[in-house]
Amino acid sequence: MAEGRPGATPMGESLLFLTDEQLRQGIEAMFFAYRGFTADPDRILSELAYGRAHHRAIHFINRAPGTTVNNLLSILGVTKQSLNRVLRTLIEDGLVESRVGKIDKRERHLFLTADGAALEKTLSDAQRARMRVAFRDAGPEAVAGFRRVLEAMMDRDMQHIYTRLKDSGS
Amino acid sequence: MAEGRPGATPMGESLLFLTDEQLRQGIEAMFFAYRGFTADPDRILSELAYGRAHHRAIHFINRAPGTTVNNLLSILGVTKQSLNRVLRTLIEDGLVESRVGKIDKRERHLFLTADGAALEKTLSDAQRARMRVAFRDAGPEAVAGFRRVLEAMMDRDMQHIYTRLKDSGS
DNA sequence: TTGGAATGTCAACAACACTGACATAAGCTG
DNA sequence: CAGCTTATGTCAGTGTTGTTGACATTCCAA
Repeated sequence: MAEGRPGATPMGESLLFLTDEQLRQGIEAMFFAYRGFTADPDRILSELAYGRAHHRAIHFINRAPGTTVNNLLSILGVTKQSLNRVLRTLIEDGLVESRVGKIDKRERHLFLTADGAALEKTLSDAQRARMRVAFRDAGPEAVAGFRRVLEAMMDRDMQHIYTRLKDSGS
Repeated sequence: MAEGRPGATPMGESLLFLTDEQLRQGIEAMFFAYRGFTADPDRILSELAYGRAHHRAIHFINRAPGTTVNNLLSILGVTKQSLNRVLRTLIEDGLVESRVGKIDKRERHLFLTADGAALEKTLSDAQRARMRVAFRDAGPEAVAGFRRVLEAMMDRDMQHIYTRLKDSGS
C-alpha cells in the first residue's frame, strides 16, 4: 500500500501519528499490553508447573491438530531442543499425543488429548475474555486497525504463517 | 461456524468482531507481532551481551531520567533482585549513573550516561523504524485503533503508568 | 548403498525471572 | 532517643526458557 497524496504538503495535516513521540507511545503500549495479554494464562499455568512455552505449544497444536514437530518449530521460532523439552513433559503428563506419520514415518503428528484440550480451553477462555473486553471497549473499527498494525509489524515469514492459520480457521 | 452476511446477523449487524475465531486471530496477531516488535533490538543486544531486560531498563530510564529504583520496579513489574542484576551491569559498564537522592538519601536516581544514551538511541531507532513502517502502512485511523485496543488490554495499574508516561512525554 | 531429512536425546550454558534471608542506611513517629 | 518502616543492595538457591554442539536413530529417495 503505497499511499501519499501526490500534491499534498509533506508534513501537511496528518503525519502527526508518525512522530517519534507517537512511535514511542506505540512501543510502550505494546510493552504494557503484552504483559496484560499473558497475565491471565500465566496465572493459571504457574499453578500447574507449566510456563508460557507449554501454553504456546498447546495453543498451536489445538489450532492445527496433527501438525508435525517441524511445522510447530517454524511457527514457534525456537530450537527443536527447546520445543522437545516442553513436548516431552506434555506427552508424559498425558496432555499431548504424538503419532508416527502414516505416509512418512519419520514425522510425528501432534494432537491434544482430552485433558490437553481441557487445559487449552481453560487457558484460551481466560485469554479470550480479556481480549473480548478490550475489543468491545475499543469497538470494531479500532479492532480492524489493531489487526492491521500488528500484521504490518510482523516479520514477513510470520505474516505468511499468520495468514495461513487465519484462513484455515475461518 | 457459519457466519458472514454483513446485513442480517442475529446479533444485530456487527458483533462479528467478537466471535471466538476473531478473538483467536487477535491473540495470534499479538503473539507474532510481539516477536517482530522485539526482533530488531534483540539482534543489536545479542552482539553486546545484553538482553531484553537491559533494553527495558535503558528505555525507561531514558524516558524518565532521574527515576528511582522503586519507580522503575513498578514500571517493569519485576523483583528488585532481577532489576538489580541488570542495573549493576549497566552501571559497571558506564551506561547508567546512580545518584544518591538529595532530599531522601535512601533513594537512588538513575540517569543514562552519554554512552547509555547512545545505546538507547541505537535500540529505539531500530524499534521505531519498524513501528514507523507498520504505522505508515496501516494508516492513522488504524494506529488510533491499535492504541485503543492495546490500552484496553492492559491491567489497570499499567494503564495508569502508561498514561502518566504518555502525558509526561508529550 | 549412500546421503540427507526428521526426529530425539544428552550435556552445557546463559538470560531472566522467582523466593527467602539478611544488611545498611535513612527517614519517620512517638 | 528508640523503634519501626522504607529504600536499596546483596547472597544463595531455583525454575523456565532459550541457546549450541554433538550424536544416534529412523527412514525416504536417488
